Amino acid sequence: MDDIDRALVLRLQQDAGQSYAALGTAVGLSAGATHERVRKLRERGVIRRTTIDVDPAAVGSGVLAYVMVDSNAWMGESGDDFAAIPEIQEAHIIAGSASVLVKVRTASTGQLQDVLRRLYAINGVSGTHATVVLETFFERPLPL
Amino acid sequence: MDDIDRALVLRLQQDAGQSYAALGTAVGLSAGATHERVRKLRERGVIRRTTIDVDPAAVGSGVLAYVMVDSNAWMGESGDDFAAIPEIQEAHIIAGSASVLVKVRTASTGQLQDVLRRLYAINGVSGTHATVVLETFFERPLPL
DNA sequence: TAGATTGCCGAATTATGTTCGGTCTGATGG
DNA sequence: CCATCAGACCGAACATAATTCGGCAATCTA
Repeated sequence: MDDIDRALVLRLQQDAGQSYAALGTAVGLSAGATHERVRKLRERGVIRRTTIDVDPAAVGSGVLAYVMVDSNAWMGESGDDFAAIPEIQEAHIIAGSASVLVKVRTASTGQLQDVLRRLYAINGVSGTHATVVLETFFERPLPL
Repeated sequence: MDDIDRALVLRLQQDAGQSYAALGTAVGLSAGATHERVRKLRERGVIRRTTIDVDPAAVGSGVLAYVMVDSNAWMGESGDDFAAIPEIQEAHIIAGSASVLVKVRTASTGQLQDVLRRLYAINGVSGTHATVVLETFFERPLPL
């Protein structure tokens, strides 16, 4: 994980579609060497996968909300319960007064309410506190 | 935006590196037609870009926290101020008691504290409430 | 219904991914 | 101090895939 690797990751975050030749030129390597570097970054798990960034509103997920989930039991083994709700994009165990924080995307506030209902159905969940996003300033890749 | 487009977006989210031939076979189209569909999805902004999914811990961002930012002024024009802090991965204006919610990734809790200090320096910011993530259950693409 | 438009197929062409032999460099250890 | 080894790179060859384009069929439009 040297400077060249970091530069490769940075550039691939910005555009994973460019050629190894272009990528190599940018960091001062041949296409072959670049290919090998990127292969190893994948192998080591630094790069998990290549994907596309989709406009949520364009695919029927125009409403974004964060939900703090309170519980009266240990939630450490409940990951699958949260994963079973497709509208949940992220779920984390947190320190602080709540136990779990989830990021939810739905088409409407009505569907958001339905997600809350399904959250309450999870074993141990005793309450929720939803925060609706009015406007997103930005969502961007990791710094390097 | 028909069923085929949705299938394409879904599959590209899972693996943006596969060939148009493979993608086309999966949805019942030729490589050429698939190429054209995907090109239009980009043109329309449904697909914003192709990128890589990076392991945060592998690039020095092992600490994740969400910070509720309180303010005593209208924050609607402060997007750039938040964007100027590179550790902030997301920033949203929210409904509720706080004004802004930001997602922060740092290498250590010490650096997290430094981000909080820089948040206080933003005009109008009157307080912060940080929630540290202990364990991430999952982070995944949008449902379709 | 004629004309225009759109979406698709399949093949030709161009560009890129991928592999490999050979070279160089720095580290190892005798 | 020198021989050996491992790792990384280059450049070229080969294999695949991206991209373009003519032609056809289905669907609108006037």
